[in-house]
Amino acid sequence: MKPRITVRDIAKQAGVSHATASRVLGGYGYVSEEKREAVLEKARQMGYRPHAIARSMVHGKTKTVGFVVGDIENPFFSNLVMNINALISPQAYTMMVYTTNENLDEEIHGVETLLSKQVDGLIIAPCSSQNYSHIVEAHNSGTAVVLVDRVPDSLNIDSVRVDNALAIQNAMQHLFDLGHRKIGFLSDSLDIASNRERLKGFREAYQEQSLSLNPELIKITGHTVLDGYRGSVSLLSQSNRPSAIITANNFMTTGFLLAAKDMLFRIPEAISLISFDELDWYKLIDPPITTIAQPLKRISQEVARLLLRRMLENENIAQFEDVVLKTSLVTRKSTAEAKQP
Amino acid sequence: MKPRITVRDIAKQAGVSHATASRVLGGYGYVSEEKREAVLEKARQMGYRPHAIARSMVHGKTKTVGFVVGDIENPFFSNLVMNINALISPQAYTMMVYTTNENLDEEIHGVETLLSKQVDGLIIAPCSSQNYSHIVEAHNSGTAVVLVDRVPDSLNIDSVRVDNALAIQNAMQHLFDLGHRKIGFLSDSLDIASNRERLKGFREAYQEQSLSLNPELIKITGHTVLDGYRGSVSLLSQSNRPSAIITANNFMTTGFLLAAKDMLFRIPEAISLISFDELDWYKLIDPPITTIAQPLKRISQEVARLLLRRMLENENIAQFEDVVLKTSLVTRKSTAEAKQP
DNA sequence: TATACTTATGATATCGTTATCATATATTAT
DNA sequence: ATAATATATGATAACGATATCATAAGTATA
Repeated sequence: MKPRITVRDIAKQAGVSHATASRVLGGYGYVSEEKREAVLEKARQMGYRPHAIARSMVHGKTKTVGFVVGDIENPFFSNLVMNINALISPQAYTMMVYTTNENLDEEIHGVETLLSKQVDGLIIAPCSSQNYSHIVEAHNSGTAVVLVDRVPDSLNIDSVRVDNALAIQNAMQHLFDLGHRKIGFLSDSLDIASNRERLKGFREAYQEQSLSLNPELIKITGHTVLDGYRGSVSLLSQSNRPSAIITANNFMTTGFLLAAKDMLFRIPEAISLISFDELDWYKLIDPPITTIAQPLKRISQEVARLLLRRMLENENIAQFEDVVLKTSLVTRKSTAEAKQP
Repeated sequence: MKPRITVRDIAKQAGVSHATASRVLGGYGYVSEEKREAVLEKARQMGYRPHAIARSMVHGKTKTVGFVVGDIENPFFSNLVMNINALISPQAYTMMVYTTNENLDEEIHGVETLLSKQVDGLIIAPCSSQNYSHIVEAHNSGTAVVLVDRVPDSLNIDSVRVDNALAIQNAMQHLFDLGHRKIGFLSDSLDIASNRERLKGFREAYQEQSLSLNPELIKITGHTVLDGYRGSVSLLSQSNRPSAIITANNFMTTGFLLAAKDMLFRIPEAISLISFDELDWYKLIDPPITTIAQPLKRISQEVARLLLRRMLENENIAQFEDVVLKTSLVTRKSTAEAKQP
């Protein structure tokens, strides 16, 4: 509708060269007070809005960071988006969120799209720990890359995560202490690095107790709440069902709770539950859920720190950091003593 | 690290002009099969990645839409982000999410930033129904603008919302039918257009019943769960407290549930509850919550439709649409007959 | 054979900025 | 007074792509 107002338009109206107008608007170089005011006045009058794209062309920075994430509806990730945003926006960065539905092709496409849009930084929670050449490529391109939550092995790239194996081991110890010997594990895809680590902790905890692990106690499913529901139904339908279960994330937890409700399994009487991730409503439901809480604020802080240091500092930082944070077990009422058989 | 590969680099290596190389890469004009292959081969070899910013300079489109939203952690909004994303990404659009913390200054800054980044479209859930000159400006600039959830009056801009007043009236009718006469209303800021409409429905329902409304039954608070908690405590502490309450959104609901739990008010025995917004876990808690469900899929579809028609069609569309959708009342166990006094 | 297309290609302008260069005047130091 | 510096300004060249224009050769039509 309205034609775009450029620096040249303002310069013309103010009777100066566009170089001078640009000096005023950009606040650099020498400009006489008289012309400065003339330009500023015209810019205001004509409703000048700087053209960030054109600026990016010149100095090669877009002041934009991309966030490639499996599912923005997962409160864990929307919390990250919120918190990281709050930490980078004071530095004038805007965030582009690319949702992949936990699908590798979409993730690859997302990274490619964001790189082509010249983001200054890229935060990725990769959906695969096998296929990560696109991530390496992004890193090699000179873009600041930080991995979060899910960190494939042997990838020398800045990353932030929690000690997943230890988190599960602690949860398992809690269950063992309550007398549980048949503990189930409900998780989505093992392509996801954090799930691998969580399962590893699960296995190791069994080994430490010198207990043999029935493979049927491990249920791997899709990533939605509905998948979690189906996995839970299948777990709970077994004749040899577990007396306690650990869910690998909050979607699995919701799925499990829905299934337990439908199948009339009371928690913790019929089955104990520990959930990875901590949500507001976990303390609202009956029983309140025992959870493995991640340090959400800290994770965001570390991601922002690692990202900003590469985006803002001109020298290349050779050394990468793999930040591993501790979780905490919040014991509520969803875990109880195992009934003696 | 790696130097950026440009069309000119490829052209040089392939022994053609950059115009020809651009024709090949852009897939337009006439190019001999021989040179086409040479260029394609070099592009692959050298790892060419198109420079979307430079492209945008030329044809004035960024294939990016901005979403300005109060709080991405609110599941209602993260669902919109997810669904709208799914509908625009097939048309090669990427989304920039700008979170404002329900703060007008941040919203203005967000709109300004996104316009300066030349987004092709802008989705806004404005946090104020008074101060919207930045929205008008965005619209006048020629950018496709769609308002969602919150639509200030007398703004001739495409918008999608639900019939908020009717939604509340239906909920109120349900409570009146159960014998409730003192119904409370818990909401965040009335600057938010949808809250105004919801309160309007609340007031009208009282009038229709020829009941006088005690102003203390209306509690307006901040927008976080904690604010909702505090508002609820204050509501429940009154000697003349309501026998039923309607919460204006899911954050208020969570706050109310936490307060009711802490203050040992049983639902629905001590107080009935109807919540605006429908979440997974509302059917999981005890009691399952009666809710006003919004047609989330439909809202996203309409937003995407309105946005795409303006972004894709070259002719200017003069006529704007204000899409108003219906909600549905999902009755569960959080509402019960009022005790006779 | 002359005329009109179609095919193929490279030069060059353009998008809106910023930044460098060259030049000119004013001011200060010697 | 002369040289050296500070101030002020406009022309011009980038940034990386696309698109137009001009030109030239090949092919088909009359």
